Amino acid sequence: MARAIDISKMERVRETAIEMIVEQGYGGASIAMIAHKAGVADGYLYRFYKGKQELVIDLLHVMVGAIVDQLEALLKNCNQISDVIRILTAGFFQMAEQQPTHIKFLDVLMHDYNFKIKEQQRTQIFNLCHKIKEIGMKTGEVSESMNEDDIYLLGVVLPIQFLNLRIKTFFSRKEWNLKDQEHIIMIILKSLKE
Amino acid sequence: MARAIDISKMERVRETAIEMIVEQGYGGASIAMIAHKAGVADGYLYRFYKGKQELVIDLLHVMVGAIVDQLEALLKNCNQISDVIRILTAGFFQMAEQQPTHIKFLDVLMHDYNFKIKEQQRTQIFNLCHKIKEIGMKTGEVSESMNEDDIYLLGVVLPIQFLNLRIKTFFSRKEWNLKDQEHIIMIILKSLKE
DNA sequence: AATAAATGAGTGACTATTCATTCAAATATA
DNA sequence: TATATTTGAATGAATAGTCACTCATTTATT
Repeated sequence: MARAIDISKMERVRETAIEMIVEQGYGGASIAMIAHKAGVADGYLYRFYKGKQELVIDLLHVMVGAIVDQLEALLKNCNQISDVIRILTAGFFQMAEQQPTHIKFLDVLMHDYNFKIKEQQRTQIFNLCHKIKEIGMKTGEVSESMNEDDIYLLGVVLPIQFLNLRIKTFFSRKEWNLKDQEHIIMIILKSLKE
Repeated sequence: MARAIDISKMERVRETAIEMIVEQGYGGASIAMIAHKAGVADGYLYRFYKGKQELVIDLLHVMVGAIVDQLEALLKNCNQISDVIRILTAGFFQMAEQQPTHIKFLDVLMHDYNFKIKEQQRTQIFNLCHKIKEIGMKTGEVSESMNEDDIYLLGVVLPIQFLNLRIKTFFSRKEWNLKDQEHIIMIILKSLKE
């Protein structure tokens, strides 16, 4: 055998790509910039991905996949929606604290009209929302009037948007705490019941 | 005097820029593409703006300004928050129907970390949210626990996000109607009271 | 020595921006 | 009214730089 692959290298590229895309946008973050910042040769990326777009799609896929997997596991044995929302929201708040760049990345790419999530992952998310509705209607926690996309809007988009407003310090506040988290959870749960 | 200015020309450029930025993102939409699509020379834009960035900042400024002005007028003589939320939300729904590209543009640039709204406009929005809180607390429509950014999140971000989910057909649904509008308004008003 | 990981100079296409040039229209003169 | 002059709106070729991507070469490891 020859030289072993340095697994830390590509991970450095991936993390740097996330940072640069948040800072400069997809179009603004160039391969050369990313490679240079990650301390890697210009062409290195092409040993693992066909190109820039494939890299970013994969980054998004992995990040969303982690959340979806967690949610699927939660819903396997659960008979109360409030717990699911609580854990999901807490997950976003934790992500914002430990990896703010990642939640920014989600925010940026979710609103880029070039980057649709992979179809298979979208139906997976739809099914999760559907299951939440089913369970919630039994327990009286989710109103019949709530569609799957209302549940997605309230359960996923709303907390991510809240955190990004704070991270951007859109208005004076930059920080957030457990009280904010409880507040958002309460809003979501109350809204779902409506 | 010489040849008269063709006012339709720059308007064509502005509208095309909005379209291209929604389609390709800020970095992806090039001046040459925009000019070509608008049927205008490459360098035409530079007679009116210093560059690409200045154009886009102005586009955003004008679009947000229109909404802010309307809201300010509404709040001048009003003693019920529910009416304000109702009219504001209806405005977003109307925008989505008549100029879907514009609400997409708002969605795209609101989540671009390179494009912050002008400071003066942000404080204007903050003051509006603050006034909504004040009036709402008197009438019992807004809970004390609601900050200005909560009000912005629920009153502005939420309806825009809802409409963009539908426009993108994130889940099967592509259309929306008055019932959806009432539904969103109800969610907002109920949440504010919490 | 054999092998594959990693490099980075090189590619052509595209980028934002500039500015000398063009020419339609408004004005001044006869 | 007819013609010459002036104006500045609009153009698009030119510039210097950056882009994503390729591949012959170098380097490190077994």
